[in-house]
Amino acid sequence: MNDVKQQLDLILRGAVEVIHPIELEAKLTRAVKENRPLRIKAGFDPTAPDLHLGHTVLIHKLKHFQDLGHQVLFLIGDFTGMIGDPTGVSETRKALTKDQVQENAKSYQRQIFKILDPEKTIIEFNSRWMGPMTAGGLIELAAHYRVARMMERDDFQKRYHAQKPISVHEFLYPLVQGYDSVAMKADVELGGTDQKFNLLVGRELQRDYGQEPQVVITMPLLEGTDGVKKMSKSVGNYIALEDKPGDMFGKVMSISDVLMHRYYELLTTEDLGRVKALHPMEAKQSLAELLVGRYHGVEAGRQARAEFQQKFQKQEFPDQPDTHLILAVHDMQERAESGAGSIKLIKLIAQTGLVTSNAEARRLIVQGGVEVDGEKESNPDKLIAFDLNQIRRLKVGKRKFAIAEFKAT
RNA sequence: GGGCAGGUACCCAAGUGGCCAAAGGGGGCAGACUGUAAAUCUGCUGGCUUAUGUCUUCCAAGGUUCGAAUCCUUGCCUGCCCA
Repeated sequence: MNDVKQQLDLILRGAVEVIHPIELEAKLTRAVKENRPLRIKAGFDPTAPDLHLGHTVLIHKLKHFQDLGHQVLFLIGDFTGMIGDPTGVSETRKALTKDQVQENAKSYQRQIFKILDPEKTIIEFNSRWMGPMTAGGLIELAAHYRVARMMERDDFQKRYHAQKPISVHEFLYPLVQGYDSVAMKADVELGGTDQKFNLLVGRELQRDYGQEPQVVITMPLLEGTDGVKKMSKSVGNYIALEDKPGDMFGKVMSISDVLMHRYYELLTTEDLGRVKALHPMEAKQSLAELLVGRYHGVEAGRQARAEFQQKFQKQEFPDQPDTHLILAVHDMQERAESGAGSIKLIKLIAQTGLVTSNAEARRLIVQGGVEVDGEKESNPDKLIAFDLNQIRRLKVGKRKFAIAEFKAT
């Protein structure tokens, strides 16, 4: 295990706040002396099946601890997931069913090991201790905390004053999360800055239960692709770890330059001064390649970059279009003796499945968002002729491509 | 338990008998401009064989009416006040 000073350097990088640094140092010192790794906890709500880049800020911090030889406890909040974290939301979250939670938890496990070492990670579910807890136990737990303290929370207070609903069970969320720290005997808990309240409840409960309180480390929240709101599944401004390489690359490229630097800061260890010196577009492509490479392999990252350049910078048709549509004889509105046929453009576009309705196809065409073999075509009723076995290349909107092929069977 | 105010499209929100597929804003999509950016400007934003046509929408179910998002009844949901 490295010496304490070195450890602190890595641990503090990117962190917003440590409560309290002195305690952290003491714990680290003791860990080195007794050769006993610290227990590092971070919890995740299995509210949706996809982990996104926002989560990786924390997971990378876990990885740092792991690299330093500490024990990582990855907590999947399957029990709390049924409550729904009230943090930062302006209304009550929908509770998940048991099945949904299980399903999501599985996919979480698959994804985190793209970053963490499975050999050195303990995965826990808080249903393990919360499930068997009796109503009596829950009442006892609830007795450890005050309503006024609960209402100090910004989000509860806001909702209260805005006359929005707050359900009683939402008070249980911080309590249960705090109790998880007791059950897991956590030495350190990581969380986003928005988790500060919940993390601190853990400290107080541990103290109440006769344990040494955990050190709390908060990490910044990563803004989503819109550059304003925090990256979140419910807002939809996220880049998922399991996004396809091309999608991931494209999403990264669509962020603003300002946001790009933020991503560099929080998601990589690149030297920020060096990045600023690059042409923004170069820098952004490098970032995108790096991230795709991390989650899909280096080669996939390279490919995504090449494809992106082909598709958008050189405006060429991609090797791998989104759809390969096979047209049959009965798809054709008109047929010639020769076997050739023709189909209305609107029908053709609708058939690619890249739009949700004929009306959307029509809109897109009229607004000039459709190209046939590289030519913009804005008349939805135009008949597009196909010879037998002819292939036509369609561009549908900004970033969707399809190949249509006429095959008589 | 009582009183009051609400529930409108992805979100916020206007509309209180026909001119309502429903104002406005946000979001989304597209076009122009660019570095596929961002910002900005413009257009579109329920479905259907695009039709001054038709079908399904304004919490739910019934009802009144030639006609209901709008009126009535019941139910469900939310907030506030009183107890």
